[in-house]
Amino acid sequence: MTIYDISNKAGVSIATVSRVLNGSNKVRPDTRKKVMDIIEQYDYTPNVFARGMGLHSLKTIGILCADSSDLFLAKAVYYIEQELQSNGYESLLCCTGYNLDIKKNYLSLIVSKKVDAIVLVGSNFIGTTEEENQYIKDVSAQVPIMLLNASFSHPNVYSIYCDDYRSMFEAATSMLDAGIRDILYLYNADSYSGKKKLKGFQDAMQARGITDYEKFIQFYEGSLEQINDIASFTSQIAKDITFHGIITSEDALAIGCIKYAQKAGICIPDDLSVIGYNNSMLTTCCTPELSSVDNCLKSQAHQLVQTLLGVLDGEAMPAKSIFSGKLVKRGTTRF
Amino acid sequence: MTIYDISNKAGVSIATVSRVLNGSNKVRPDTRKKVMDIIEQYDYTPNVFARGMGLHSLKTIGILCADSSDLFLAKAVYYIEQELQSNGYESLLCCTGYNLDIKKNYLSLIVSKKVDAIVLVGSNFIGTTEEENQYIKDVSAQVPIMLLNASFSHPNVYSIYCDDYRSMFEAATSMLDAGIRDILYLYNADSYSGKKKLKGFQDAMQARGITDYEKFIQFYEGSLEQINDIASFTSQIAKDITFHGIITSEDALAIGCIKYAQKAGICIPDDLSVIGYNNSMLTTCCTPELSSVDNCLKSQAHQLVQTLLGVLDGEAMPAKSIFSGKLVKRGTTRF
DNA sequence: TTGTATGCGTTATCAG
DNA sequence: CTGATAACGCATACAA
Repeated sequence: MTIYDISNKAGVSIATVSRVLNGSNKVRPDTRKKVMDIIEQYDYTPNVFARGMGLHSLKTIGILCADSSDLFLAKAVYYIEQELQSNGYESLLCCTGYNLDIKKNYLSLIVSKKVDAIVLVGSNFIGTTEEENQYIKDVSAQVPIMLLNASFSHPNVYSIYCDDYRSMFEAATSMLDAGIRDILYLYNADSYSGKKKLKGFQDAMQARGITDYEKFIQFYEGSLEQINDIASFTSQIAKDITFHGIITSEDALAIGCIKYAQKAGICIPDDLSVIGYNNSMLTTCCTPELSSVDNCLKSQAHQLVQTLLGVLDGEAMPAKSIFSGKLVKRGTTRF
Repeated sequence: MTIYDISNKAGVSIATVSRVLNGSNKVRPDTRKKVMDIIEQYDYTPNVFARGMGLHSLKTIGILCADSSDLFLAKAVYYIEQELQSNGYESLLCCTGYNLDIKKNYLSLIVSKKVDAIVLVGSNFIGTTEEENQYIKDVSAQVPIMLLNASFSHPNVYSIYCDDYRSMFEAATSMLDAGIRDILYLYNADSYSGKKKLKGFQDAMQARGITDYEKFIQFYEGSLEQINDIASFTSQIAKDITFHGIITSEDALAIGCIKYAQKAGICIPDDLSVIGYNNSMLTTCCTPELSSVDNCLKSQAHQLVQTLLGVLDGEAMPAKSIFSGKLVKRGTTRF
């Protein structure tokens, strides 16, 4: 079934069929109906490739994320895909992994698919140096780039993120104000947002006059799915330093810490307070339940798609949309 | 940059450029090099639409899943996407939700995008009646359909799944053999695999001569992310019936049960044994750790992609690939 | 309001 | 081995 077949059967020209298809109002109602009936009858769908060739667009958005099975990223992808879907866009998903070169490859690959825009989910797409981020600049010359949970200043790049620095600063401050001054900071990524969180923690410590906090900052290398490995790791740290508070950059890390405490017979929150990050479903899986920073992912996703739709419509949209996270207090903290 | 520009600069015809592009061996090496140099130099990429028009394919696989933020589905999508990626295929992802009509719509939509095949992730795409599954038959006439964790017999439909019936039968049997005869069965989906698991439980009970098990079978309607709701739900059930074992169709449900037990002061595994399903990361998030049935998702995903590649290559491939799940014993069981 | 003709960038089928 | 040229299915400027 092609547009020619339809036009034959309906006794009109292909131009008229095309007009009906594209909702042009310059078609007489009865002609429209005649054509529509044939289209329905034969269940005709225009060929996307031919259509794309004329329009240079397929109403498809490329979504890149490092690992769609990561709890946080998966949810982000889900929200974004849903919103795009309900606005008539489809999603081309690529899971890139965390290697920069591979990410670059996937990006150019997805651009060659003529997507209308690209969404980079998660802050691990943004590096520290100009050179590392050059690939984003290059691509932004061709299509708009949307950043979820990351920030990068460049024309045609739009950032939607949570102020992780401030959120972490406040979380740490509230723990400090509760009288806990020996706080272990556990993190697992040097991504854009990972750095922001860390800085927030450090500045909070300094602001409260604590100077020897560097030894309390520990990097965990393993998989976030291996809770027991995280627990062992924490247990190792506990041999060297004493702490009565833990703040982590991810909920899963905090879960590992809780597990460590349980094994070591340390009582939470009496002897140890724990704060996670992301406010994921993991927070309610453990006992006591985990206090965690909510970075309002759903709102971010919504804002991202709205901004994107605006951009594609040629409207002027904010280059940055910044949300404020907030600490959700549960059983692992007393304050 | 088009194929014409390249052919001009290289001093050959577009046919030759096309041959170089598509790796035809009927090109003299020096001609090939000459063309390749120009292509590299101008960083030329063929237009996908035009290419699709000729090839009727874009090496793209459509992936449908109800909810990519579901722990199990997200991991499945991840594995599949990765394997496809490394075999030169891209993935068009659609999250459909659980409504049948909406699923049908998305399916026909994604077919119209000329994908080379369609992967339906999760058993919720298969209904009970012939009529419910008609939409799958219709589509299978156009492209191969791959089912992950579900089974459906029809030409051009390939099923890869775990024998959930048997796995659940064995899990229940091992609990029964440990002397626990009052077992609560908690489930949350009437999907294809949901039914299989349930049947496995029922048959195990009957095989051990237990007759009044129906009242022990309970359906939970809410979200799997609301662990506390699950706990409350379990707590309500406990008012009516007494049980010393729990088996659930999903790890998250089991986590909710553990939470209930902790609140009620019931000791696991001494007074209550719990077995979950999926062997997800949640199993190690709780204390004691959750015994769970591993349905070898990763192997399923691998097999699915291998089968798909074979099918696309025109090879004869098995219509069904069935894996055996097995119980991974952890702290919530004594046996 | 409708029809005609052309372009879009490839691939594939022929000759040469 | 290489080059011309015809599809491919649609959108659209232009003509009627």
